[in-house]
Amino acid sequence: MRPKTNYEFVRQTLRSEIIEGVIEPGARLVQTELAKRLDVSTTPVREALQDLAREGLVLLDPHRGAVVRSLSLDEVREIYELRMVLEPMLLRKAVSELDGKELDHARRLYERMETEQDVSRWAELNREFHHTLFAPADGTRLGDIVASLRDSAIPYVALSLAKPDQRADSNAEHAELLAHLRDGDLDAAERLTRDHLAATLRAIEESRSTLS
Amino acid sequence: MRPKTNYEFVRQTLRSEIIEGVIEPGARLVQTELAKRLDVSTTPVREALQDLAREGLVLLDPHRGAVVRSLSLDEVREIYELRMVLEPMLLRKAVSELDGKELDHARRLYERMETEQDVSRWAELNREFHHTLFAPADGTRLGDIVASLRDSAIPYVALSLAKPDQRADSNAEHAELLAHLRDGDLDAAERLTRDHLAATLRAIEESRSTLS
DNA sequence: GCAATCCATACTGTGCACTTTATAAAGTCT
DNA sequence: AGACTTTATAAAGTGCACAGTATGGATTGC
Repeated sequence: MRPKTNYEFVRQTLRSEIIEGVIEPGARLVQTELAKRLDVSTTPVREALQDLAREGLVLLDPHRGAVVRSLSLDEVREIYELRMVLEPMLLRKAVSELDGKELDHARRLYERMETEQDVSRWAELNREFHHTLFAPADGTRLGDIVASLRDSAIPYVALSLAKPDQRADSNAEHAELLAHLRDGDLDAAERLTRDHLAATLRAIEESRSTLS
Repeated sequence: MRPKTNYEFVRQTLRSEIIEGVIEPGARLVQTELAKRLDVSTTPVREALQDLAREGLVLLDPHRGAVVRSLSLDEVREIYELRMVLEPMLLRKAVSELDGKELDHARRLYERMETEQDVSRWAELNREFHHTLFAPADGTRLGDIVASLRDSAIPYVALSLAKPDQRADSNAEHAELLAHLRDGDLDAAERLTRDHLAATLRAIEESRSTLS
């Protein structure tokens, strides 16, 4: 199903292509090329790029064009530092309004993740898993900020997910998180969230230092 | 001095008009009207509106148009709750890279605020004062988030500033903050920042409940 | 070797046509 | 007759083709 405006269609398309790594960090985004490929005019493309720029996924210089933003390790660290502060807050806010249906959905996602072998499919499930838990806070400032931070970092998380045991660790933590939520133990859930993020950051740092 | 692109010009113009209250919360923003008034075509206006929408200053429904976002008390509370967490972090980050020149500038701003009687001029100085202290963190995620949160709330802070003693309190707190920074007492500065925000929020809550 | 100029590329802005939405009037059903 | 649905119309947002313009690199001349 296609969104009701073209610029929204372009935005969503580019967004997921960047997040999934189809378009790599550093790649140039030429308006006319994208317009031709997506079969729209340049105007909606331009508007989508500006939107992505404000979100931090893309770097946009006036009269010079757009490139997919590539993050330094320091920037990734900043994102995780922020998430470690904000996600526990968000969790507390969202969980109180979370009903059983959404928790069930999260549980099903978790079960699928346990058996999923394909990395990119696992990552997509992971994204949906977290989104589901935070769904009640969707329109809020905090919800938007966290979602945007998480998306910005996804291409870099991918690096650390290459190792299967990293995914296994994540799965275990997800199970634990669901258990805490079921028991209503918010403090433990908050702590786990922070630890989960810290562990992910460490994994990214390691995979980074062995590469570049 | 006019920015090098038209859409940036429109963005800055509308932004300051909204923040200063020239355009009131709830007001409709019609593309063609704005375009005629600012003597540009509708395209740059549209792009500016989308930018402001993503920033949270404006509400934009596809095919229906834009209105200046008006915040409920709950939303103002959320903004302050976030600022109370993030600004101390930002302070710590920015201050370590703050050189004497910027601190001097902040001090001069503070001195002007002490004698300034006009409310809107005082508010503008206040904005510049805080911006100066956080300037080193300008390009960072955290810096952008805090700046955007602060701007969103400005029209509502204005309510509480009507009372002169509220401004006097703020002036005193600014002096104290500068003293802490000079002494390098970051812990005290952080605490003060939080208290300052809490006090402002309380003032807003009071002025709100007596009005609506 | 350096600087000014030229040129290709791609972004920005305009005017217009198209589409959607909301309002109001006319028609239909019970 | 009243309420609901349908249809016309006006207002405003969206998208497109094309013209205008800024940027970076190549070329020319000194």
